[in-house]
Amino acid sequence: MRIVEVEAYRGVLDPASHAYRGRTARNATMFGEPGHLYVYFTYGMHFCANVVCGPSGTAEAVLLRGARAVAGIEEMRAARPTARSDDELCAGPARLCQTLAIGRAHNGVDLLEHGEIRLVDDGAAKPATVLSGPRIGLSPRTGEARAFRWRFALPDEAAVSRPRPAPN
DNA sequence: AGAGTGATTCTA
DNA sequence: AGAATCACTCTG
Repeated sequence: MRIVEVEAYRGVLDPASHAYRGRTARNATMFGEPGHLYVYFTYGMHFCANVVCGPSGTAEAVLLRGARAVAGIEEMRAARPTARSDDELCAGPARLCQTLAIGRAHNGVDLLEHGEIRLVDDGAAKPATVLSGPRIGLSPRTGEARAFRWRFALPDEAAVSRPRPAPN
């Protein structure tokens, strides 16, 4: 997969972050080492996955919202048979987890180790432009956090969830 | 626009 | 304990 859309969550400083009210059993991996995967279950049926980013204790993370399928399409379609197109396979945080079969068992795994899921640099050139916009699904109680444009996506990628963020 | 679904967290 | 909330997706 090539990651094409993410959202940033700034730990205890960010009212929209799971970590805002401090460490709990659920968000414990956010407070741990960077490079690990934080997986949570929501709305009674969906998993979403984040890459922990900041130094241990800061609970900063990036939510994986969209990815382009570059290999293993057969397996992915089997994991998510309702997808109408390859672009739709991972266009959305819960779709991405379903397609990649990410679940509870993957919470806390080290993405820099040679495991089932790995995070690698594909060597692609830095994009000339990046789309940005407000994060999705924030409730009124997150207040001023909605003003920050911490949702980012690559232009010209179909596997970006809707609504697409705008160019800067 | 609304339903579905259940873990987690807040309030008392 | 009970209630509210929820970083979503699909259907109509």
